[in-house]
Amino acid sequence: MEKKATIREVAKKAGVSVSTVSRVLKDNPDLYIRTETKKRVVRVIRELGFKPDIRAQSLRGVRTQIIGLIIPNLSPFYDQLVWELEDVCHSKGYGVLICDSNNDPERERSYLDLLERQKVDSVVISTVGSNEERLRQLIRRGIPVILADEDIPDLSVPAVFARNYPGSCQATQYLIDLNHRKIAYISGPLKVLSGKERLRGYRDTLLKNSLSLERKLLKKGNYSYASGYKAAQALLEESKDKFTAIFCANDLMALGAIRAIQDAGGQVPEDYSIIGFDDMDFSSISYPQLTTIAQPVRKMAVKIFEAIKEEMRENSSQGGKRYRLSTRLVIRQSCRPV
Amino acid sequence: MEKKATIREVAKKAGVSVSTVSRVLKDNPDLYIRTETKKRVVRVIRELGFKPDIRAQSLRGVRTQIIGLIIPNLSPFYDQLVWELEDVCHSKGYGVLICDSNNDPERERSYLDLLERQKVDSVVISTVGSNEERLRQLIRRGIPVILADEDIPDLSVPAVFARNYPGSCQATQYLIDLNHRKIAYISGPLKVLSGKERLRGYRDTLLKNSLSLERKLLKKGNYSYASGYKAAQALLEESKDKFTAIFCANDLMALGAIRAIQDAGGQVPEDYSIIGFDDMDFSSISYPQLTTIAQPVRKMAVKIFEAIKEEMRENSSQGGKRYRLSTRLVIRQSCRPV
DNA sequence: ACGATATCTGAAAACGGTACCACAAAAAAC
DNA sequence: GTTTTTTGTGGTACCGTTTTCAGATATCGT
Repeated sequence: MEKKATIREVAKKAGVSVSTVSRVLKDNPDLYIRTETKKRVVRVIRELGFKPDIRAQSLRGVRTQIIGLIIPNLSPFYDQLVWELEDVCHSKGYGVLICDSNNDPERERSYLDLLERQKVDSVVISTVGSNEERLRQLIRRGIPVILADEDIPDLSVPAVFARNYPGSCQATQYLIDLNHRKIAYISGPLKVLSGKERLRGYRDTLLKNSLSLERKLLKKGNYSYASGYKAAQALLEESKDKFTAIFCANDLMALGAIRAIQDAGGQVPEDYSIIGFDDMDFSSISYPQLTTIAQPVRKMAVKIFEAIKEEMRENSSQGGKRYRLSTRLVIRQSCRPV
Repeated sequence: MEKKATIREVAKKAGVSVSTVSRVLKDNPDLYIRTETKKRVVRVIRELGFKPDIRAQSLRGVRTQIIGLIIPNLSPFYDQLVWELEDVCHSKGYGVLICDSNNDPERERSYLDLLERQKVDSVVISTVGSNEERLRQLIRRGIPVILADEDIPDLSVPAVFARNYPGSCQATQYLIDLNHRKIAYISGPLKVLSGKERLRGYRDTLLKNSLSLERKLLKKGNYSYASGYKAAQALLEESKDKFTAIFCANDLMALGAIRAIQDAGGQVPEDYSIIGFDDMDFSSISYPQLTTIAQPVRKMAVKIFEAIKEEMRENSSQGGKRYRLSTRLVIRQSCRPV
């Protein structure tokens, strides 16, 4: 086994004290080091391939450079978020510890424990609920928490999400502008924020355009492909000619709905226009290519990281600041005028 | 700010020494503790919500309970692998630090540095190459390395991958058994192991069945949807009636090929049979549903974790043991007899 | 030439745990 | 009734860093 490459080894080999090595490590001009000494130390560091142990550093208060990310499931949206966040974190020298709570509060809690024990610099969470008290404790213990996509209203921590409501309004309005008057809606789960907001956007926009809200045209889904398929199937059976478009609360369900229509002998967009929400990768290669509302995933990742950095600065809590990022209508081929 | 909840706090509040607290923490019957004392300590631990700091523990040689996973890109296959591995690791109390090297050796190296500094218990890597020496160094320094999906022949560490070659043979043979005689192939990148092996399987199987290898029917792709589309397009233009089936080295390209055929007015599987490789999630909801070779992703994750545990046991290196996991033919709707 | 200030460096105390060693009390062996 | 062994507990060095604190030179203004 190779020599350990500790700061002491470096110090010995360079003939200086560990303090000196530590000083060249942090490269701060306030800490006077003779350039000659510095060069020597740097050389030895390179020779030995010495990299300071972050655990040891963090024991002395230096940050761990790890952030923990807890997501509730592996949907395309969260999947994208994970990688975008991973990318911006890495570019700043941070690592990301990923946790999929699988919609289970118990599992979420166990991840929270793991992350606390690892002393991550911050936990970013899209919570499934029931762990509010635990989150507060984390914060009291000095680990900043950032809420992503899912809100906890009375928790005073920064939160970032997409503007689901305006996005949903925009989708609905787009359909209306295309002269659709009977627009069905396949919702997401109504316990989650995005599910609620998107439904509200649909409702309000119909009303604003003096269109009536048909109970029969509203189906509940759970963001899965299968639930979209089933909902569309039901729609087709129960209200075949009572609608000309479907707004699906996410792309996966939209794909399911399209398939249901095709399986029933229909055509998209000839017979029914379909619009989704998310703009996942596959939406641009589906057939027909899906018109949808794009979530600003990259921007969310960037904003989350900014919030983390801000929150980590001593004495500077942003309180319950909410960052809301705008969505964008992506017009492709699954909608057309009636 | 809340009290720190350190082992010393616990000791004080329970009226015992830190050693005693440490002892109840590890719950080892060889360390005699009066049950009464133990109860008291456990109670205080619970009251304070004390969780031992893994960084501090690891400084004394205890493992960090983190494994680092470096993948070369975000293809569906690696994406699946990430989450499967995350799942098995979490069930054993381990966290996963994810790293996407984006096919960049430089970036891969920077991740290697990060992981070493974090003193992860093991790094699982699907390398893009050029960092062999750095990997050796990691190993010498006591961090076990596990190779996943991508091999480095002369590196004496355990490696796990899918049996790409037999899988590829099976796919080709399946097409032949369906009476296809002119089978085109859209390859993956030929620098990566899977790309090489799959091509070899295709070749050998054609030869074994006394079929000739047509240079024109072999197109090079790079595992992307677009490259599959383009390759199929070229095939259609250059050799329209010279083939009846395409074997694509992965599902994403297969989807691209199908779309190319459809865009050219053709039908799958009526005009051309298509078979893919991977069995990514979307392959079961594409149209037509894709017949493909499923990679044993879950099994790979489990095997990887086993290899990690084995490798972490002192004095017990498995050397360059190769674990090869079998693929499985998943018959859906994109192939049919000529 | 003198003290004051600026420049450079080392010793040692943390950080939050673990584990070795010592020792006391109780139980077992003779 | 000793001696030995088993049980139960505390003291403290140590892991690899950072960070005072203080000491040693060198530079400078007057």
